[in-house]
Amino acid sequence: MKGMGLTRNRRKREPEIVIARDTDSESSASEEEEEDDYPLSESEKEDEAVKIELEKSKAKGKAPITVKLKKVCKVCKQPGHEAGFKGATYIDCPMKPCFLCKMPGHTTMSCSHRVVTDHGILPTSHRNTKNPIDFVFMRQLQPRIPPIKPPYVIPDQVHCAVIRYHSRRVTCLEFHPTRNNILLSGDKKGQIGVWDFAKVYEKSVYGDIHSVQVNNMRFSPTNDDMVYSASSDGKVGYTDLETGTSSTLLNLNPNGWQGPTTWNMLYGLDINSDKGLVLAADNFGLLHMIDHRSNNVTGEPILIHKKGSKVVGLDCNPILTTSQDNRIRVWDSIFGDLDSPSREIVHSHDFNRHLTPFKAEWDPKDASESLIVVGRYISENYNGAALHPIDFIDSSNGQLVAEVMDPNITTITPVNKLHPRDDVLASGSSRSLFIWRPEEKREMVEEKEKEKEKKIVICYGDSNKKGKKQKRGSDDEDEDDDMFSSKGKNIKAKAKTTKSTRKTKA
DNA sequence: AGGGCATGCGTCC
DNA sequence: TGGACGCCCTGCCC
Repeated sequence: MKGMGLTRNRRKREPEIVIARDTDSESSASEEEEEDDYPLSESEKEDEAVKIELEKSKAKGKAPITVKLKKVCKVCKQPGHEAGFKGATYIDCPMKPCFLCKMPGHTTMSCSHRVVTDHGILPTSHRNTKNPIDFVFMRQLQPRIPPIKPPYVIPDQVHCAVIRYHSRRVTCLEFHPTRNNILLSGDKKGQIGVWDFAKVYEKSVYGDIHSVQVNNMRFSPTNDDMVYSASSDGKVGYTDLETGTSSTLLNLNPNGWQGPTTWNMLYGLDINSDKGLVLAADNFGLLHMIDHRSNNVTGEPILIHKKGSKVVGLDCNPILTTSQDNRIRVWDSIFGDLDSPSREIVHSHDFNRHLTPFKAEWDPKDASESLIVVGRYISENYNGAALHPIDFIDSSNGQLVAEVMDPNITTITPVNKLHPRDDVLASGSSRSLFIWRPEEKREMVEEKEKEKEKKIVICYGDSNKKGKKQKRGSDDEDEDDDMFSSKGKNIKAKAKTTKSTRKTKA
């Protein structure tokens, strides 16, 4: 074939599209192997980004038309190199600062923070900075904090999942305060899901609570069936999970949409039981308070942030922040001042407009306040698959304790929550929810239940339209996704899923 | 099966 | 100070 002949001796980074004319000419092949040496001048770079060449023999009206596409880097638009996936490994653009630590002079590939089992830690420059030992020691002075860190138990095996449960991506998760198997999930559309992951098929999604994304949810301290939710629609909702009926306790946009400069959004939400307050923070830096007994707004909003700036998260406990500059910061509310963090950990959790923002979370079971769970943005090549693990980090030294992933979860998992009592991790990835357990525990549970077939139960959500759902369902029977269908394929699902990897730091 | 699109935020002028 | 612009590893729908 002529086209092959033409391209064979060409520089690899310059692919050609050869449109073969309906002719038999062989004459031009040898004439193709000259010109185009790097580096090109600036103007040449531009001119040659796409170059269409007609062969000399075109005059005869028979030759192929050769369209040469000069490859340029999709990041910096310069020729000579390319950024993007090579297989499952992403090659950075060398013209940009490191994608991970944001410092110039190297790429992510060679970044010292990239070392898989040691993401590295940067002490902040503030005088308050302690070395890790000091930090742990200081923490130990606090009597309620046990002096010895418990061994970490990492839930690293997918136990069950609901796939495409929500109709939009998951934005927040919350475990029920007393019923161990109930997980709440909020989504981009403003809906709240209630899922009993012990009976995987028991799930419901309430749709009329918020009009846009749910940012945070908290259970009422006095009534387990009631949940507070803060949303970008500027409302605090109060929902009865048994019935799905909801009331609005606070509405910051009583006059509706007046443009983006006035629209209020509520992000952070937490409950201060001591003071009996529900606290919600908005995109203009104000903290709003609701008396949780009367459910009435109390007091005037307080400015807690730079005026006009968004408060993204709110926690009454040590304030842990997940920033868009790829740093997790630990703020020592006991010994440190709040002007600068006491720990800073470089970790890949870049902001991306299409993703729910990453949020690092403490393990609520770890009273020493060391274990952090956070999803990773950047992918790693795991046996040829580009996967985005969920990282467990020891905040006292910045070390990666474990990275958890499953070959079937190829999407990024920005939302993660550890169970307050059990060794269970819940994650929200795109529209799906996953429950992870440690392998040992899973085996125990399984032995007890003597259900050999149902190692992992995964089912579909109800959010798709009927037609779509059926179509999807049939796709899934044929394709790689078939671990996601719940009946008859569980053995295969198990075989695949037990390939899950965990790397644990000694 | 790949093109297109949704749509937040920092930056720059 | 505000509007326009553009974005490095998306996800999924058509």
